[in-house]
Amino acid sequence: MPTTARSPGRPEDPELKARREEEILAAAAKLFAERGYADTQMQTLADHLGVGNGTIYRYFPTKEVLFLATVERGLAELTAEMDAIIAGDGDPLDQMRDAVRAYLRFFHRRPEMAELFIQERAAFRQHHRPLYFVTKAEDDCKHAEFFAKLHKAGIIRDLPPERFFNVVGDLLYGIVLTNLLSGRGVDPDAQADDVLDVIFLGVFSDAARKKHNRKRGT
Amino acid sequence: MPTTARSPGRPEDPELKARREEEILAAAAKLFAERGYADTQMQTLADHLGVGNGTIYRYFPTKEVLFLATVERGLAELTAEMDAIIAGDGDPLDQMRDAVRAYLRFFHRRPEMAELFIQERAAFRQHHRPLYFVTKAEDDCKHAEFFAKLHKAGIIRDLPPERFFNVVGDLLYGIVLTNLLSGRGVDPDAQADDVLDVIFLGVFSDAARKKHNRKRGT
Amino acid sequence: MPTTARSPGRPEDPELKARREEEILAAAAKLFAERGYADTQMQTLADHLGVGNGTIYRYFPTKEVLFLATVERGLAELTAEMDAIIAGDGDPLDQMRDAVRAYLRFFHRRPEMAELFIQERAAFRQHHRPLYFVTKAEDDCKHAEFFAKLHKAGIIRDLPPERFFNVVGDLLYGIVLTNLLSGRGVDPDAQADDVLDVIFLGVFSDAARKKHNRKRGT
Amino acid sequence: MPTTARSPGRPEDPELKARREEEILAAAAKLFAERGYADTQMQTLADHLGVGNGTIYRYFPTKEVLFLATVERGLAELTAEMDAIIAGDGDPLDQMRDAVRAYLRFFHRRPEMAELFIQERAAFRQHHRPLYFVTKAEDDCKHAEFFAKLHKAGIIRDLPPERFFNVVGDLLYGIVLTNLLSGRGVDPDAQADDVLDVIFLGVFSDAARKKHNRKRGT
DNA sequence: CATGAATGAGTATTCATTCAT
DNA sequence: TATGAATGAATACTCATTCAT
Repeated sequence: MPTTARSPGRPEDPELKARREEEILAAAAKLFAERGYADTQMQTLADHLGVGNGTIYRYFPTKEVLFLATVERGLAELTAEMDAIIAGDGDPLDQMRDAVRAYLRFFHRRPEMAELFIQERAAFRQHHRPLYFVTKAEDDCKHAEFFAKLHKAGIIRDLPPERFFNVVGDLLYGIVLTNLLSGRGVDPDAQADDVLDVIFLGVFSDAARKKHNRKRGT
Repeated sequence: MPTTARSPGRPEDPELKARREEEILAAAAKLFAERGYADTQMQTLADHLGVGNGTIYRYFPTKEVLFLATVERGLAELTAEMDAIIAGDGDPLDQMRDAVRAYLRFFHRRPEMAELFIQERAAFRQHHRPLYFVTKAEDDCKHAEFFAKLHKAGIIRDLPPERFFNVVGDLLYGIVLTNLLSGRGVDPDAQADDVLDVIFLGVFSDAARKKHNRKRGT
Repeated sequence: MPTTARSPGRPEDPELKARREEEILAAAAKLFAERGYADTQMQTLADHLGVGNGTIYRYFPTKEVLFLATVERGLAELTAEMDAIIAGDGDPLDQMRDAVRAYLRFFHRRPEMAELFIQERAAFRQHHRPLYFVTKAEDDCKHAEFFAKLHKAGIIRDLPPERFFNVVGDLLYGIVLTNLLSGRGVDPDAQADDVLDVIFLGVFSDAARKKHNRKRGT
Repeated sequence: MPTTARSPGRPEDPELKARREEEILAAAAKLFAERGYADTQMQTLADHLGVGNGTIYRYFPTKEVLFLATVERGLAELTAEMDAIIAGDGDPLDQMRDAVRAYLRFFHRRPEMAELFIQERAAFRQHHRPLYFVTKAEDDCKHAEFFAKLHKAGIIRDLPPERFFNVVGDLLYGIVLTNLLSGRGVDPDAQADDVLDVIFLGVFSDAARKKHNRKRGT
């Protein structure tokens, strides 16, 4: 009999607890994204969930904590998806295209996430969790390895890895936010292709490129 | 009764009024950027200005209006600077470099502006005024002209103008926000050069470029 | 079906119930005294008892009822101790000294009781159960008898019984509360002796006493 | 023209401010005493005052602060009255009678003060401001002087000053609280006389006194 | 015109109590 | 019978805005 000393009564059911937590996070993410952090009331959230407001507080001690959990949850998902791609060992060029696509697809699939990130920054100016690339690119050696792979394969010309990651990261970041802010409802894969076209080849014509190289060479 | 209805009595001084308005906007921008929209109180602003809170309401009817005017003012400044460059008729390549530099310099000089744009989006989800590029690129014919000029000069390869402006715009947007969020305190001109290097030349090595073109050509 | 309606099946165990009730009252008294009525939560009490909060409600229907029972229990104890002394039939002077000592010892031994009485008054302004003396002195004939005994024995001078009981009662009450409020950690027996010294003999010097009597006599 | 640099608009009027503060304190004292600290809502107080609830917060930052100010105000009044009597230099015996009367009259005149002191103790267990005597008797040299005066005048027999002040202080304290708790609506002067009768002369009969002294003398 | 005292709507959070298990 | 998850009424406090001076 594995039952602990004290207990009859409602069983603890940790699974239910986890499910509830998920439900709350999902509903909260939706509302926070729709109305913004300040304009979302705990009571409204409770109403949407069909529970008493006190119930929410059984799972999250504070509106702030709930909101941040909401962001964290989204970010964890994004990070997992991205890392899975970076970690794979196919053709590095394909990998890169896949990564860009995955990133844009993620925010296309969950447009509220970009909104949440903005809300987070606005409401909690200090501890911002950036959207994957920013810190990742700087302190994660996975990125260094990935760059090395690209470079070794002769795909990428000589240029400082940070420049590469900064440009790619900032560009993707900018795209996601611009998509959000402008309401651009584009196809993420097409957008990925456009981006990669410019990133890979640049915008110079052959003539401009030659002229540029000549000047440099001098 | 010395108070005449006509002029001399009291000049109404519209200049003073404008100066006051400016002072308020400047102080407001600073505070809103420092603490966020929700955490900035009208009273605090009045204290910083050394006036009564009622006075602010003589110039701006609402906190909301004041805040939006603050954003508007910053955006107008940015737009003016950028348009001046685009409008000029020097070497288009130089113009482009200058434009990128101007953009990055602007936000380097006034880091609070990026913050204000985020605050605006967070607090007023509907009517967001994007940061110059986004709409500009789409509905402004100045941009079309500029692109035509670049293209005619043989500088830029064949590619849809929107793709060009989207990529450049999103990238700059992303850079500005990333600079803000990550606290990256970089030199704007160096950053401009890095960006242009990638945008102009792309990241492919010559080999990758040839292989890519061959595949395409097929 | 082994569960019979009659006895043996499950003894109902009224003793266990009483024991539980006692445990709850004891823990409740401690907590209420330590933190005050308003700052003591039913959940906290349950935690201290190692039971679910619902269990407490099986024994006491309300926080209020529980709290009042807590006070009642303490008061019953005090009353029993005091009555035992008053009821005895030794030397009335010794009895009186014993009574004073018993009173002070009680609150020395259970300092939380004084706290509970204060909490009771603060939270339930209407139905206050005073600390033994107050009502006792007025409506209990035991006190009248006791006074008669003291008086008949020639120990006490002519003075209205109420004055006697009021002064003694109020003084003891004041001592107990002052001990509590000031944190005076005195020996109850010594304190009893000090009190009785003044109560019995007064503070006048012989000269003052004579002068006083002469004036009165006139 | 003594007006300061900035200012037209509503004049500061510090007198009005003080009057308002007084009004709030008076109304608050009444309500807190009538219903207890926990059961008095700021909104109710505002309603009684005929002002918006926000107004109260312009004068007192917290319910707690307001309440404590309420107690402080009463205590200051009592202290002033008592000190005035102790400080005088008439017949020490008269002074003592006056002091006892003043104390009892104070609480007769302002019965809510005793209630407030109880509420304070119940709600803020740590920093209790005792009702005049308790600390006074211990750390104030005015009391020592006063005792010396009584003693030198030959009025009081040899007994430790603390015993004297403790008994008198505790007794008065007990009387005040008992009056409150029991609803005893007695005449304060008569009560003072009763108390002093016992305090001065004690309760022993002459016979008991002699017997007591003889025993002691042995 | 400028002021700042007054206002009161709006909201996160607590905790006694209920009741399904 | 014991449990503890769920509930939701209740309340201190904030701050944009108004308007008498």
